[in-house]
Amino acid sequence: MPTPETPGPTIYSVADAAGVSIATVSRVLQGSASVSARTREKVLAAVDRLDYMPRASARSLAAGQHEALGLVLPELHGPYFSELLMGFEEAAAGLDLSVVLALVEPDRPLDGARFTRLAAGVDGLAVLGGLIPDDVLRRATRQKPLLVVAGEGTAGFEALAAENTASAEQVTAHVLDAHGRTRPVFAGDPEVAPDVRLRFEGFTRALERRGLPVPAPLGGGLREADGVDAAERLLATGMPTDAVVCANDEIALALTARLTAAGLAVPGDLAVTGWDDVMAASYVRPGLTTVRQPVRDLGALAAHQLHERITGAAPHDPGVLETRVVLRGSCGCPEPAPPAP
Amino acid sequence: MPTPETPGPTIYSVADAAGVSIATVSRVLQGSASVSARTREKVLAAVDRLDYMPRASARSLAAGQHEALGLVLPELHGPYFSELLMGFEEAAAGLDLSVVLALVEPDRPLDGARFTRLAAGVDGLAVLGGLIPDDVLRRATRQKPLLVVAGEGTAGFEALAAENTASAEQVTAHVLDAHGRTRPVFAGDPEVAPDVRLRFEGFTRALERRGLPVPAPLGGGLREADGVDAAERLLATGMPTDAVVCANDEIALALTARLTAAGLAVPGDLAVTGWDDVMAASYVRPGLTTVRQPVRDLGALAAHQLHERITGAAPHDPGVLETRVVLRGSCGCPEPAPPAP
DNA sequence: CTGTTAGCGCCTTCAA
DNA sequence: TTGAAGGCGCTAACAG
Repeated sequence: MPTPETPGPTIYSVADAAGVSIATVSRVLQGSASVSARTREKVLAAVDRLDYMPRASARSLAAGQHEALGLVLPELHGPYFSELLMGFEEAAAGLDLSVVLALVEPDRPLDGARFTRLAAGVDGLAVLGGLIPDDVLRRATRQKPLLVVAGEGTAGFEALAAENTASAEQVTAHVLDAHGRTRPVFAGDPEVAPDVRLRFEGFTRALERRGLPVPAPLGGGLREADGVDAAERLLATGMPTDAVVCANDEIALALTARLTAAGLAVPGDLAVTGWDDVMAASYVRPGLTTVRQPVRDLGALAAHQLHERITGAAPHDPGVLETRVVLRGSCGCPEPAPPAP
Repeated sequence: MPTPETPGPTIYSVADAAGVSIATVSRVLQGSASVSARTREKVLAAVDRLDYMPRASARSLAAGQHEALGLVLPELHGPYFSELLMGFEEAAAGLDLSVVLALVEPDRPLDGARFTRLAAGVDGLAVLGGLIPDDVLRRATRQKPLLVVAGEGTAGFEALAAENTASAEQVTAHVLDAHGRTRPVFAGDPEVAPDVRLRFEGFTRALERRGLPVPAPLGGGLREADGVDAAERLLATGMPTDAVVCANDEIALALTARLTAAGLAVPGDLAVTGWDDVMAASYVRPGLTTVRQPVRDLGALAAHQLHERITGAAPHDPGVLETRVVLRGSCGCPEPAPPAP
């Protein structure tokens, strides 16, 4: 029964046990300088016997580095953020950096205090776009590398994102040109997130290039309930549309379900498209036409970029993270073979 | 352009700027002792002007605590681990603790070094059951509180889990008694995770209590591809079954898709059940009968328990985290109303 | 209410 | 190849 007051072994305990100085212990533990084989053995044995593990805080303080990266994400609903997180963590681990995660939930915004505490414990910080007020970010930027992920390049912040606008224009164009739709509407609120704004821009552009009027976006958040709401708004206004380009799959799926329940046919009466290619997208009938992003790569890239900024290496060009439109039945395309993914 | 060599302000800079001692700065920053209003103002002003943020490592070293919790999870596929993570993070944040996350992927096991580095930077550690060798855990336990989440109570480790066996027995019994199936088979490998083992036990028990023979489990992992494999194994053996109790929803969905493609009817030819109630489970037709766990609560509870172990408070009884069977069409039950979640 | 002064555990010159 | 000693930035007595 280890009492809460068991301090645990320190580098001094190990040095004593091994009959050497703490400097030597330190040296064998990080292979910084050469140590005779025999001394090394002794030290390692002592370490093992005592179950010694160097306090990270002491290391960091002395070394002047936290060896950690911070990541700020919204709720982990759907595969998008999980993928991002996985990519980030994997890359960080590969760089021997640990990751400190902070989640921002609707009812639990990341106040200045929490953000500061996070920033105070890491060497660099990746933040999802649109999650934290610019002035808070600006302040952090002065202390350590800060990267805005999947946000638009707001003035002065390093940013990193997958392509949005062109893909949105592409799906919209597909619905218009390949399936003859003429009155598409966008489901989502361009204000809730930079990503959504860029997607709406692509949507807009496709319409404008064809001389079509651009209807106001349906608005609402990115969750399933918001999709239901959007559908009901559509029904209430008499459905002045024949295609719905949704800001993500959650919305698209819920909206489709609600409209179908109301007796409408997808893609017969209206085409529907989503974004993210969640698992359900390939299982529903009709399959959901959507856009797949290299989210995992995005996360990994974020970690690498941060690391380079921290070590002072020249940040190599991020390149463009391309997305891919996945055509299924919901836009009117023939359903691809079996539902197996 | 902040050079990588900008050390940033320290408590000394702030003390100087405010014309007080570092002790006073420390006091106002953590409200530990009373400070005159005027001095407080001065200090706060200096802090603000300098954008000062206390190095976490220095704080931790002096205070003897990391104010952080570690969490080790496998890949974040499906909603299960994301939910767990969210619950954990939310609770930790509420306790003013940050969370350090380590992911274990198939091709990237958590070797002793990485695990030690993680443990060295936190005050307590929650690890998903079955992810890390017992001896590694055992060693960590000697240094700091360690909690095994969603694993069986392996000898000597504090553990925490949602109910598995009774629910598994319940779904199995439902399929047998309510739908008259007689030759169910279990899809999943009891060896891959403690959870799966307990579910298989429940499955087994339901059969034994009815004097039915217990077929060998189908084996395989927990991903969609494994579900497809299981389906094909079933097809290859001539389908000696009329019900498949799957270890999770991914398997169940993929398996159903594969069997359906082969011309079999669900639930007509065979009933299928899953576990976790992923989003897709409510969207597919027939809806997937599954078991929903309070995963988020599990995560939160883990954080709280760790905190209590750390602060030495008497750990309050975890209680039983109850699960709930969600009946949909795939077992033969009438489909619940509309697909809207 | 405020300042002085030891450490916290480790890394890293600088000598030997 | 090894040891001694001085910080790293902060907290927490202990005096005033």
